[in-house]
Amino acid sequence: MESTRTLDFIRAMVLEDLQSNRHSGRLTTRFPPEPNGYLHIGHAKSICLNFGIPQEFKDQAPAGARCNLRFDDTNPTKEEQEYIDAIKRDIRWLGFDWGKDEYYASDYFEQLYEWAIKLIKEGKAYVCDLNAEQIRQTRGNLTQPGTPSPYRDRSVEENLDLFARMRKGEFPDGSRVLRAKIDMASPNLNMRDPVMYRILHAKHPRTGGAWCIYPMYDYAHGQSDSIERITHSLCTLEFEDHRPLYDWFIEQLGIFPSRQTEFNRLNLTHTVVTKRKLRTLVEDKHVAGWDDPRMPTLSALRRRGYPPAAIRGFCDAVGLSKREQLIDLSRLEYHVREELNRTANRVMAVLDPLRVVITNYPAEQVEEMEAVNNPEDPEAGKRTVPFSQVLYIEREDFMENPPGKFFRLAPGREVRLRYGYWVTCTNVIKDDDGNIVELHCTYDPQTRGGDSPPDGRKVKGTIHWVSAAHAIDAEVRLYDTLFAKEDPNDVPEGGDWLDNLNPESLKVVHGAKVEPSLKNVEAGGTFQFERLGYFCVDVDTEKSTALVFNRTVTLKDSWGKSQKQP
RNA sequence: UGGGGAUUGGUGUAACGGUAGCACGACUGACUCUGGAUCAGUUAGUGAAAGUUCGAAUCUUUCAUCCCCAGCCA
Repeated sequence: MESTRTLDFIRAMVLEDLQSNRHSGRLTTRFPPEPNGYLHIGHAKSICLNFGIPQEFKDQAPAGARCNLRFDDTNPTKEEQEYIDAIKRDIRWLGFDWGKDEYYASDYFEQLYEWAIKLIKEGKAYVCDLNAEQIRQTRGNLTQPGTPSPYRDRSVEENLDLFARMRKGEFPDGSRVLRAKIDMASPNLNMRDPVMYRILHAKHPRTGGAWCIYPMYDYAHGQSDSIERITHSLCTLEFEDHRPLYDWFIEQLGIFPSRQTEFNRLNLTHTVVTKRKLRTLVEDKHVAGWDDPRMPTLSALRRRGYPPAAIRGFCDAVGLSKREQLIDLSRLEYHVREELNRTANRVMAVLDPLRVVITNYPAEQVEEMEAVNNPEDPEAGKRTVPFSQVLYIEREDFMENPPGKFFRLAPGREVRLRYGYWVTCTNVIKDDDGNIVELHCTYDPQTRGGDSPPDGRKVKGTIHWVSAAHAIDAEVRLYDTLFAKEDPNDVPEGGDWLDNLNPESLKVVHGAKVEPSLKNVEAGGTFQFERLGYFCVDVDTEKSTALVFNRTVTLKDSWGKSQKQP
């Protein structure tokens, strides 16, 4: 089968550069996270792109193809080692390896400083004594040009002296900055003498107290790319306006010309994917933490049970362009189901147990029924599940007065208990308030294992069950979208995106019953609870008396969906 | 408003002057010991208007709409 899938514009560019030998057969990308938060699904797209491209074009890059992991750690007031560790863990989990190519912008501080001096000497940078407020006021606005700083024309000697003293720590935070001397009237605000260095007497996770001046993103990023001889510097659309500045520094410095190309950022419906907002959710306790399974962070998706291969498949499938991208959550769920359907073992679990007594089944008898672990994968083998007189079935699998298309159990109706027997409901037991508390059924011994009886009769429905005496208690956490609205940022004026939080995003089910084969599962284990969905053993299992499961994603449910129609 | 980007079914993404295709979703049906999976099918689109051309999603012009930029964040 020949794949004629066309290349996206970035891969097409990479291929063209390779074919024209632009970089002498070398291909180097980089993934440049700032260690100030956890990676999310949006980063996954960038990771898959930056790490994926060198893998894909390896054969066309005889001089080597690789992706560097580079931490953009230029702001010590926001960055922490905890985030560095979490980011590395998440990238590895996603399935990528940077080998020895782990770098930090902070490794280049000395080089960056020397280059700043070079720019000062050439009259292309100056120390400005204006404070942040004054700089803002003199920057102009979208329609008005800015006005030059009164310090713009300081002598080279004075600039050199002041900048050296900035580094020595002679001045307090915010008192001075180093600025590039470009064009205060540029229609691109980024070119209006952008700040290159600011004074920050802060302890850096890696350089400690060695520095009290730190480079800004615009001055650090392109030069870091250049130092690493990055051939293709891929970033998101909002940096398009920064490209002229990216190019300006490289040109003035006469260093290796890395090239920046922008692509569209991934947005997902019913969630937010900006670090700032995710941080708010965590810090204001709207969720339990960065890895709360409702979050779109990679650590949360991992805990939720999303396989890395599903995320990679998703990122690959959503594509790249320069249009704004709001992907329906169902796209992600599709890839999760596709992967889990192939790999997850089936098991029976009852979330909302309804007691069933098989009146004609011997009270003391227990039969071990054979069950297939994964019909999609014969290698997964088989297991046995105990069958006995008293069972639990799902409460919603019984209806006293069923509508036409309800194929499950009802008074007088026969259904198949999966891998068990065919049973017929003979009696409905209610409490004083009229609530159904128990069902009496009879079974047909000729249907052992769920097989069809010799008389050729049929049943419409097959339902899941567990043996009451053998079942294990479980807590099951059912998740819904974190936000009720497709676009959480769609708020009436005066409203707040947090108003769109879905109050029903988490429902905890206590008293679920699962089959005994689950007895010794470990955190992270993923299963399909037949007819219900995919579930993953949560780490909280280790500190709980009951097993704790997260619902990763439901199974597609055409019955449930049809019931929701008006 | 100045600048930078972008407009193709509900959502994404192809087609690079020559039959608007693919995926997800939705809807049918078949099959089924999961109302899952699988299989088959249906649905639905070039923002608008002019122009160039035998022929326009594609080229030109005008208009409209949306996104980004006024951090000593990245």
